[in-house]
Amino acid sequence: MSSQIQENYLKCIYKLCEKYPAGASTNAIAEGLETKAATVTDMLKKLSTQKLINYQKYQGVTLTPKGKKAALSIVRNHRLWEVFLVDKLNFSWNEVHEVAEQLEHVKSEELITRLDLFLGHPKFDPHGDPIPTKNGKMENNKAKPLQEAKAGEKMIVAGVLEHSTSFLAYLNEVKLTLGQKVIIKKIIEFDQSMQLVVNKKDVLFISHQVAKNILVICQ
Amino acid sequence: MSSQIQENYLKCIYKLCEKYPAGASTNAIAEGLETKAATVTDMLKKLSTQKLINYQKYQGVTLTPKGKKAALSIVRNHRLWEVFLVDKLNFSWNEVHEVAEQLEHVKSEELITRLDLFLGHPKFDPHGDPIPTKNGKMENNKAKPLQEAKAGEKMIVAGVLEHSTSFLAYLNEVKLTLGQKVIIKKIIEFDQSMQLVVNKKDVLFISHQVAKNILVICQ
DNA sequence: ATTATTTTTTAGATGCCTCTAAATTTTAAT
DNA sequence: ATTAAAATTTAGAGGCATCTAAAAAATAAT
Repeated sequence: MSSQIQENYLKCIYKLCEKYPAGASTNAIAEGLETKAATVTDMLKKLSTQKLINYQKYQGVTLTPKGKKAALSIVRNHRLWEVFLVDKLNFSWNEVHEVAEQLEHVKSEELITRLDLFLGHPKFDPHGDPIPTKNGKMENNKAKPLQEAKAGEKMIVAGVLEHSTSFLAYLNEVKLTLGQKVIIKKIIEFDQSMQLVVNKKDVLFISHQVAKNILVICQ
Repeated sequence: MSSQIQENYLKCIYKLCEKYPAGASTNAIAEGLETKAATVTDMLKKLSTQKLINYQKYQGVTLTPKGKKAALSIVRNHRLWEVFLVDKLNFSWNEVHEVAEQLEHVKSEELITRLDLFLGHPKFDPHGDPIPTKNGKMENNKAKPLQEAKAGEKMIVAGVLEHSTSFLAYLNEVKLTLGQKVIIKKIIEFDQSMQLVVNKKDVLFISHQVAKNILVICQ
């Protein structure tokens, strides 16, 4: 049984390892959890003792199978609760993260099983991120960053790589929400900014920074 | 900001004060929270410093207005989540307590506001207990213990005074669930046990101990 | 009214998670 | 290959909630 705090460490390490498979660094974990490196070191020792992570002093850490299972379970909880908040309670996708961060730690297998059923076994959360199954399997939505699309292509928004409230609120504003149809009209070579047609009619300019963080699939 | 643990103390004190308005004793709180009296004393000091309780050494404790507000907020959360679990996730009323004990501590006013709306502003939880409003107001369902009913009376089950899983599971079994119609056929003077007709057709004998813990209103 | 019992509180200690400051190791730069 | 810089770990400490054992106060019993 891990504490909420340990679960947050595991989740953080999981996400870092997705990005950097070699392992998560102490500093990166500290930044991710808004704490100090020394605190992280202490915790890594504990998680290591519990065989949840592979930890060698001064090397990065990776999750053991046991740790990965625990992390995926939390990710599953988090994403299912996000679906609940958006689909049932009508929160908008930029308002759900904090609340889901709390709900994800509620311990009850039965609760998650029933919630999953109630929501209709969703495969993706409101940000397009895949929801792991009970056994830790995850669909891969072969989406790519919008920046990689070429002029003329017709795409559909399928996810985001940046989850900050402000970014999501901006996407709401310009209607770049999940499932939205987007046509790439023009790419400005100088700064890689893009001119799009959203929802078949609205013209929109977005920066490279924005395009990098939107995932799309072919229409 | 109270911690989860402090919130549990406040809730426990609130419930004890409902029963014993003079104040909750250290031992009673310790028993309610399954901890030791010494631990309770320590916590009472902290809660007192935060002006959440009225505490004088060796006297019982009562809640200050601030403490009562906090306690009622937790009770509201708990009971709303119970409604969710039963009405939406199809849990049975004897399965929801533990999970609701966890969910009640999730901190988000917006969440509770939206949950309340989603559930249709319920006034009572699945056990017939009234749900406080945001402002701490509670309906009083002038229900009385079944033991006080007289032979021949036609009643409706409106609540329970005992919330243990085993008691609720027993009531499920004999169909003495919320809203059920009950006719008091006979009261055995010797031991105050009762013969009932449940759901207009099923004959049922219950002990005084059971009757004491069921609340009914007139049909 | 004294004594015995129960309840409550204090004293001293532990586990968990956190911190700052200092020491150590690794990595990058010259 | 040395040195400088960055990352990481240790050392020592604090807050929170908990515990056991012992002392103090309140209550009950004679």
